[in-house]
Amino acid sequence: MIRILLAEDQMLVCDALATLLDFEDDMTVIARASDGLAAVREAKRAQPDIALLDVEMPHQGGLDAAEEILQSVPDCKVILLTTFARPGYMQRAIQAGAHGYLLKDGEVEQLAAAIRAVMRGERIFHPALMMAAIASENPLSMRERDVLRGVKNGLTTKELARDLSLSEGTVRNYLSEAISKMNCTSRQDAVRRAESMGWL
Amino acid sequence: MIRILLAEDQMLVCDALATLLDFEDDMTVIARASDGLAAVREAKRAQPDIALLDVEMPHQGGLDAAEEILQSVPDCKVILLTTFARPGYMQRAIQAGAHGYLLKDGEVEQLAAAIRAVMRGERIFHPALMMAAIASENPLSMRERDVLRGVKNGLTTKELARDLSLSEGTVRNYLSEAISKMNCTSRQDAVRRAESMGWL
DNA sequence: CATTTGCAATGACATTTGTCATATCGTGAC
DNA sequence: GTCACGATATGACAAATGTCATTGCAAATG
Repeated sequence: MIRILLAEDQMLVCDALATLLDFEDDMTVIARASDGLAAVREAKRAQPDIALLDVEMPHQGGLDAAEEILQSVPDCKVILLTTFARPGYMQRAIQAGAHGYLLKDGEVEQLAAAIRAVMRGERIFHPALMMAAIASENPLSMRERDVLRGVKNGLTTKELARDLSLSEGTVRNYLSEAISKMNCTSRQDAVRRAESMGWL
Repeated sequence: MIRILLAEDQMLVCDALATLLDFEDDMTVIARASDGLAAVREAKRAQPDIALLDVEMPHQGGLDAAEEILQSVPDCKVILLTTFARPGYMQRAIQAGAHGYLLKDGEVEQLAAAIRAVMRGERIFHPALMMAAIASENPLSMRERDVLRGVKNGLTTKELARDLSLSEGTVRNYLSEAISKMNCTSRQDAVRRAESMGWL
């Protein structure tokens, strides 16, 4: 019997998924969590075979929780589940050692099959995202990411210059480079694009 | 037997919810859709008692689909389901004549109970959102919404001025007013805030 | 009828943004 | 050792943004 920890912040979706997984002859949901912190705690307590983690959760997201679970519950295999096809997130998931990364637009049978495959020792990652992740190496330099992060946090060019000990012209130049690399026309658009690619 | 149309773009969530609803003795999911357009089409074809519509769907969202279904399938009662607690969206749902507006962070029993209550003729809206909707009247004028929509669609001040047959100064002034009303410091922030409040 | 208020509309002006040319440094290739 | 390249860093300048003062109009209020 495959023992599953399910982490999903939307109760309705959590209930529904748990019910479906319990339907499978060889699976049972033994623990649930509604955020990353709780997921890590439950993983340690219940020692599940599989941790099925939503990526977008409050307090601590699925990616961070995955990293911690893989560290502290070595026999637990981690599968991430998400709405968004973000190659950068999947890249991070792979680098953290996750065993699977699936999108919610798949069918239940696919989820069950993926869980079984992971139990057999396979790693299941969305093929298209695999290619996208390889194709889309993060083009941003460290400083470009620094300034984009500042913009994301609502800082002005002046404030960024102060925080990073740079001149305003330098900050503007990094932002301009980042805007160009993201194929955008404003710093806010560049932030969103970088985030959606998982580069920030 | 309550006949339900379920519209949800994530297949996994759709499958899971349909299974749970089919579990109820008095309910059956007779049709499914993965976007607003398909939801309207399926509502016309299958004539369900209840249309359960996710708000965030591609092509046409649940709110727009709700309006159309209420127009063209008068015996069908519409319940909207969403992740985001946006008073403005619920306001629109009420104004369109929807019979319910629920959040996905509720439990399955609550959903089933809401469906039964709506069948009995009740209207089920999230109490806290009701208060928030009343408290947060949309402060934006028509023109302010016009210019914010333009910004959301990526238009520059010049392009907006042309599209709306206004001068650039006028467009900037409306944007400035909107930014101020949203308590923001940039037009992009104002767009996001207005959207998150359901005012756009 | 006069006044007030909110909306629609405009342009002047200060500030911010984004582009561009430029310089320095470290690293890798030849 | 020289050269090319990418990253880091800077300031000048044109364009865009946001604020502000202002005007006109319609509707509501006294």
